[in-house]
Amino acid sequence: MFVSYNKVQRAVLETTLHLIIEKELQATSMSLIAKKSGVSTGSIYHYFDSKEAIINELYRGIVKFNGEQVLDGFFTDEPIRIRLERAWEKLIRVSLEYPQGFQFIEQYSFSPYIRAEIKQMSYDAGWCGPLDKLYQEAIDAKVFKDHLDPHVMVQMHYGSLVYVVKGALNGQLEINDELIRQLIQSCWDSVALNKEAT
Amino acid sequence: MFVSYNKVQRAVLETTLHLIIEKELQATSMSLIAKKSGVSTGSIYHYFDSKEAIINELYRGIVKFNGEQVLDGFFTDEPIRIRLERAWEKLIRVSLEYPQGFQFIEQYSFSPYIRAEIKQMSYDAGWCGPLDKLYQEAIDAKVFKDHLDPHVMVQMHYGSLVYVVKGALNGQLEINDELIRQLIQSCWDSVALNKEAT
Amino acid sequence: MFVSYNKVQRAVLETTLHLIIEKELQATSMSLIAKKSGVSTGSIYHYFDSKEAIINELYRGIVKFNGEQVLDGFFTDEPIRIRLERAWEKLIRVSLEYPQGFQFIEQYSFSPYIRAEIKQMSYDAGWCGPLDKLYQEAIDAKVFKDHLDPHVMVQMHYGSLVYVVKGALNGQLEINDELIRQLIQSCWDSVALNKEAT
Amino acid sequence: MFVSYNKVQRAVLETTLHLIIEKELQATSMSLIAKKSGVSTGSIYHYFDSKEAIINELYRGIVKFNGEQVLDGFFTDEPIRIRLERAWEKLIRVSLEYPQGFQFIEQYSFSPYIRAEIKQMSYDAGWCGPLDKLYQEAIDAKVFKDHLDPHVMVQMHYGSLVYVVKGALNGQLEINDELIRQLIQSCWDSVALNKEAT
DNA sequence: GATGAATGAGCTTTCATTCAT
DNA sequence: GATGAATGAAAGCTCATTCAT
Repeated sequence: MFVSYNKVQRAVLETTLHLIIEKELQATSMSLIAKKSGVSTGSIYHYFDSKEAIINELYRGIVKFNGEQVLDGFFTDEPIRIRLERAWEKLIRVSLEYPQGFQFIEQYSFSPYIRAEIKQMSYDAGWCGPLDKLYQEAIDAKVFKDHLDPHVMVQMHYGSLVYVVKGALNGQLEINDELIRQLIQSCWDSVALNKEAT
Repeated sequence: MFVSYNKVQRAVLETTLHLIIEKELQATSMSLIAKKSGVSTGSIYHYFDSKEAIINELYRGIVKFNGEQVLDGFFTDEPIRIRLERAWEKLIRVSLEYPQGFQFIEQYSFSPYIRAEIKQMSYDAGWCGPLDKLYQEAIDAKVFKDHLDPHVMVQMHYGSLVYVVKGALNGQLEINDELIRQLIQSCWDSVALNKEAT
Repeated sequence: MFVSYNKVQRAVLETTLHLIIEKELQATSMSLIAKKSGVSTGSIYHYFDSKEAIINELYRGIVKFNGEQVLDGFFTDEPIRIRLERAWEKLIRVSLEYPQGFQFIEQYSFSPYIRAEIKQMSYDAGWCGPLDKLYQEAIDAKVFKDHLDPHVMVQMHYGSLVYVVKGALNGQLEINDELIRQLIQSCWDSVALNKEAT
Repeated sequence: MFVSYNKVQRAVLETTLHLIIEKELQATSMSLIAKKSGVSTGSIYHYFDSKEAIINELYRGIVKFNGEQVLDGFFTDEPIRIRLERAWEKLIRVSLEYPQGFQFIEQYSFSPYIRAEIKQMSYDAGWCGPLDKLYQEAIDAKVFKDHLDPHVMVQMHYGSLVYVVKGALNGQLEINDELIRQLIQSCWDSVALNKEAT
């Protein structure tokens, strides 16, 4: 994560992410970030305009990273089902592997602290558009129902997976390969025209 | 909302909710709450122990209210499908009708600012347990797949609906009665043993 | 001085004046003002919007006070000479009696830290307009030269007196009643049509 | 101005003067001086010990420059009146031509930020001493009153001219050659033993 | 000699909380 | 019970100065 940043920026972003998840935004003071990251406040302000800028950059960086993970191997000419499964599986795996990034996006995607412009930029560069298109292909190929807008389907499936991941991070349930397979199957079934054998 | 509180408490809780959604927790100062609610800071501290207590009470109050709405008419001996549809529909409607409460819970359910004890209390008193049981009934009745834990199913369905509501509140899509019907149908299809006609 | 302010405001204004004269604006920190005035920083901000507001209020308050002193007993129908002498004498005396106020105005009347609006307001409410009028009367009565604009004369005379006061405050010279008489005589002579006996 | 300094020093002093007049001392940071002067902070500290040193050097440089201008052509054996008129006229002209230097001296001659030693050095090297002497000559020659100390007279006259220049820089009045002539005439009249024809 | 990233003390200001009225 | 002035610790941020390159 944050590979495209320099050493100081990376230290600040990583520290900030840890602190925000651990202690809440308002308890994450600049001096605490400075102390924990080993970067002086002065230097932090050399690389970031403000605390708000750090948080927004954090948001942008995580969405970008997650998007790259999810879309890794997406643009092939394999069958729809393969591509869809791969994307959702990668989403689950990156969420579990980088739970703090996942939590941060979940908590702050609605927050007014993240500027609309950053949200839009992140959305545009994310996996949402490509997946919308794939779902449209599935509808056109009469693989998926045509009653629902493809974007609604994507939101639904994203939501299902996100909430199962949340349950796992909360300790309510455990995720293994078999469950991942079944979750994606359920997503497929929820919008498939003909129920296929698992 | 907040009907079980007195006038001062209600004013404080409602004002705080508006401000947090509009301006972020850290920008919602006690003096701003005092000014906007028309209650002096002294009085606020007479009814609440601290700022943290207000936010936690807000969380508890909203989860309680939402739970009551979702479970209104739930405990009948009507067929599983009817009861399940009713609950999810009510969830969607209360989320759309009280979007600030919805957003608040979404943003703060993961936040360390909400005490674990409040989260647990809210969870126990919410709609989650009853719905888990209903899904178990559906599995036992061989209406739903038995590969998945009922709680996983509930999380999945809750997630799908939540994310469609989020899309609607973001202006990405619009929700009408027909869409609500189809969303719940999709949920059903995702876990049903035999796909039924819509 | 600062009689129209409450106790806290007066303590802050007086302390700030002392500190600015003694240590320079940039070395006069809010925490120092707080410590020396015995008012907490929080309270200071209850009564003043910002540090800049304190300095501007200080400016306004001093100009107002000085103006009142100079114009005390000015609006009579005594002869021009009497009224003019009285005003300039009072100017000298208030400058010597409140040297910090005098120095502050001298240093900050040109400073961009004092808002143009405050400068204008202070100017309008000060002694300048009334003295301009008196000088015009003297010109009309053929007591003063008509080659010079009355406002130019007032500026000249104000400048002479100010710089003698500055010299006195610097320890370069000493001011006594006789000197005051002679200074004002010199002012008179500088613009009088017919030189009178001293 | 600042001809006796090297290129870097001159850039720094000129930039600092502009910034202090435009924005106040406390808003004139070293990094701003560096940016606007095109000299890196490192280099600035190579040529000046500290920020305070820059400001003090600025003071010294301006007073020196102004002194040289005022005393240009002063040490002749022309009549007192000619020499006095020439000096005061040059003072007015240099003040109007280099208004920022003029304002800076006006604002900071009283400031504790300028070290006493620099003030003294500047005073000693300035036009004040020579003019004091000229006024003493005038008194000895029974051209000027002997009631007043020559230094008091110089202060008075300096003050009159300074305040008319201030009025001009403030936009309150306009200075032309005729006015300059009349101002100096008024100065002369204020202390002359026998009023002469203009 | 020149650079500008790095430092951290110290700045102005805010804010949760208290308490005399 | 209600008020809001008072508190002072702590926040975000700046800036004179240093020093490795």
